[in-house]
Amino acid sequence: MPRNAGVSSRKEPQQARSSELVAAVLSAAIQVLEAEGAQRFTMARVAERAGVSVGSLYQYFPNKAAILFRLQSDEWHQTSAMLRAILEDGTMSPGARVRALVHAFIRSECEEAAVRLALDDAAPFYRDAPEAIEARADSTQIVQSFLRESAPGASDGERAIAGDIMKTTLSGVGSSFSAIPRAPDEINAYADALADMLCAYLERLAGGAD
Amino acid sequence: MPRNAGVSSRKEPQQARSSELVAAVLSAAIQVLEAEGAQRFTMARVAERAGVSVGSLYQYFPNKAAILFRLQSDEWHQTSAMLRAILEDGTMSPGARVRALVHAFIRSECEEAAVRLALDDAAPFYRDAPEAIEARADSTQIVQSFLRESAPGASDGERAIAGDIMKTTLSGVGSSFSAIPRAPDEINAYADALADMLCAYLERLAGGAD
DNA sequence: GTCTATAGAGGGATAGAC
DNA sequence: GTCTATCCCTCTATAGAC
Repeated sequence: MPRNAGVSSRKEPQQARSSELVAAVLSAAIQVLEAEGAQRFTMARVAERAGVSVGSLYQYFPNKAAILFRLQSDEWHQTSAMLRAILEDGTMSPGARVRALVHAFIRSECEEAAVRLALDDAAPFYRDAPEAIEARADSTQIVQSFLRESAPGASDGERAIAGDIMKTTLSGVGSSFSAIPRAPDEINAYADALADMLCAYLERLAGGAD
Repeated sequence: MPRNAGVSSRKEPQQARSSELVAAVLSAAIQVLEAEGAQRFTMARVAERAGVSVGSLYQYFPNKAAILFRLQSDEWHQTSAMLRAILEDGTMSPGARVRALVHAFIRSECEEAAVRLALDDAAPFYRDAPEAIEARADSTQIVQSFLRESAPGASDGERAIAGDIMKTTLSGVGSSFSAIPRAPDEINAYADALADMLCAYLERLAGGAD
């Protein structure tokens, strides 16, 4: 990576043909990550799977990190959407929402375990990019707004830390748990236990700090 | 890494001279990880810092992964010792032990943040080695024995999952939190909140499932 | 035992033809 | 816009001198 060109995509796919090509590249990239792992994720392999040449790849992504960042960024957006959909669902109690979220999240981590693990391994490539640092504020807002509703007695500072801990726990425990293949029953039992922990914390936060 | 030689050290340092050399290499390796990160951790750089030649390195470590694994293995042993010392301290209540452990762990993670982060990044190199897989059973035993004492009403299965979640949470949240520099006050506040969560879970486990 | 020198392989990125 | 060919660099590991 001789030049430091950032990790943003070179262009937004505004024309049909470009859009197809970018989609093909991203799909190929996922396949390479799944099949070969982060270590062996190379531009040549992605190009081969996508059925295009290396040169074409560089027309749409300035470097390898840009592809990896794009994949991770897409994952983050999906996760944020899930977070929002569940945590803003007023028909369930806060505890039930947390439980539903944990189950959905853990399940989805296990479904795409290989790609997630490889993306984690590849994190050093894109982690330092400003785009990546900026990209996390979304989920923070959603969680804070949930906590303002479900733990109104806590102070802003307490909620900031608690939200961060809950997010980090979910993400860290999810990654670790999905690192080895799991049976459906195992997934359910584990998600239930994790939800127990987060709910117990939420109740303490809501009840004990007023 | 053409040959697959495992990640064990080539020989135990039984003679004074060898022992010094191995120590110098490990110390140099830590410095390289700290200063350059996992990406730029190479045998040449380690050799240069240690003041020996590359050839000598390969006399004591069969490959790069062996050095990284050795560093991680040392960390694990230190952490296990801390875990054991605190969780087996009968003079404190279970909750107080958990709180003390969380504080000690988070503080130590922050102190060596750069090395830990780099070692995490390097995990793909040694993660699959049988030595590494085997090396985690230690802490599991310690935590299980703590939970048998503090949550005797729970079933073995519940305790197995709960212990795993508590360990994984501590480790995952610790890594993530220490990824950016932290002020002492911030560390204390965060560790307290994390201990709140784990204690709330422990209480639910001990009290609610009899 | 320790060194120097290098083989050998891989991969990021680009130049220039078409 | 896309391709092929290749430059150039880095790195692991080893061979062989001393």
